[in-house]
Amino acid sequence: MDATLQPAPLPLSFSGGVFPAGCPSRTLLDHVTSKWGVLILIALSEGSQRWSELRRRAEGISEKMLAQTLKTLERDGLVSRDAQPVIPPRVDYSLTEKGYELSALLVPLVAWTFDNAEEIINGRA
Amino acid sequence: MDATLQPAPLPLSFSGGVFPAGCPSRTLLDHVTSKWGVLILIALSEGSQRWSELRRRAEGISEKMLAQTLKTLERDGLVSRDAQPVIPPRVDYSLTEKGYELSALLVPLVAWTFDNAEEIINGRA
DNA sequence: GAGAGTACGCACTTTGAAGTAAGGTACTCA
DNA sequence: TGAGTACCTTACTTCAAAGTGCGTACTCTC
Repeated sequence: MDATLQPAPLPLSFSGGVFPAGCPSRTLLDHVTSKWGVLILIALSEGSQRWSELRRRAEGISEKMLAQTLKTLERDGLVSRDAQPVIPPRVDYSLTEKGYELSALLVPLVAWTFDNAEEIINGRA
Repeated sequence: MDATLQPAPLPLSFSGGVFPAGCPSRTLLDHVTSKWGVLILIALSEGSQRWSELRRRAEGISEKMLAQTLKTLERDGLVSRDAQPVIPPRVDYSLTEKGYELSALLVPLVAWTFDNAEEIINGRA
C-alpha cells in the first residue's frame, strides 16, 4: 500500500475537526446511520411501501423498532406517512424529497458494503 | 409531496429484501456506520494522521474507543497502521485502497448530513 | 525532579439501543 | 364463536457499546 495515495477531496466544512461534538449533525448522523435507519431508508428508496412489507424487507426487525425508526425518520422529515381511513387500516410510507436526496447517497454506500462484505469479513488479511 | 416521485435506482443485488439478517454485510455495515467509525474514516480521508491528531479531530472520542475503532477498521482492511520504532513512539494511521473507496462514498453522505442537520433537527416541521 | 506528551492496555461501570412479550382496535372470513 | 389480519402501543428486560479511570515506559522541557 502506497503511503502517497491521493487523499479524497473533502468539503471545506470540516477541514480541521470533522465536526463538533453535541451539534445537530451528530444527532442526524446517528439517526441516519442507525442499524435499522439505513435499512428502512434503503427499502423505501425503491418506492412507497406498507408496514408489513417493510417488516419483511428489513429482515429481523421487531415491530417496536420498526415503529420507532419510522417515527424518528418521519420527525426528521425524511419519511412521510400516509394513513388512509379504511378498514382494515392501510398506511403507506414513502421518502420525502430530502429522504430521496439522502437515499441517493446511501444506496452506493450500502451497495459497496454488500459487494465487499464477504471478502472483508470472512477472508480478512 | 408528490407520491409519484421517481424512486432512486437500486442495484439488483437487494431488490426484494434489503439484505438478509446475519450475513457479513450487516457486520461490515455496523462497523462502517458506527458512531466513531464514520468520524475516523472521514478524518483519515484527508490523509495520514497520528493518534493524538485523530483524538482531536473526532471530538469527544475516548482513548478506549479510538483504539477499539482503529483496531476494528484495521482488521477490516480499511485502515493501515504504520508504527515507527522511535522514542517517543510515532504511529501513523492512513486509509488503505479499500478505505479510500469507502470514504469516497462516505464523505458526500456526511457532507449532506452536515448541510441539512440544523434545518432538520432544530426547525423540524 | 516535577510535570507533560505519546501510544496504548486493562478492568470496572454505566447507558441506552434493541429485544421480548403482551395488549388493543376494528374489522373479515370460515 | 373463534381465528386471523393490519397497525400499532406500552411495559419490562437484556446485553453490548461506550465511558471512566488507572497503569506503563520512555523522553523532553521547565
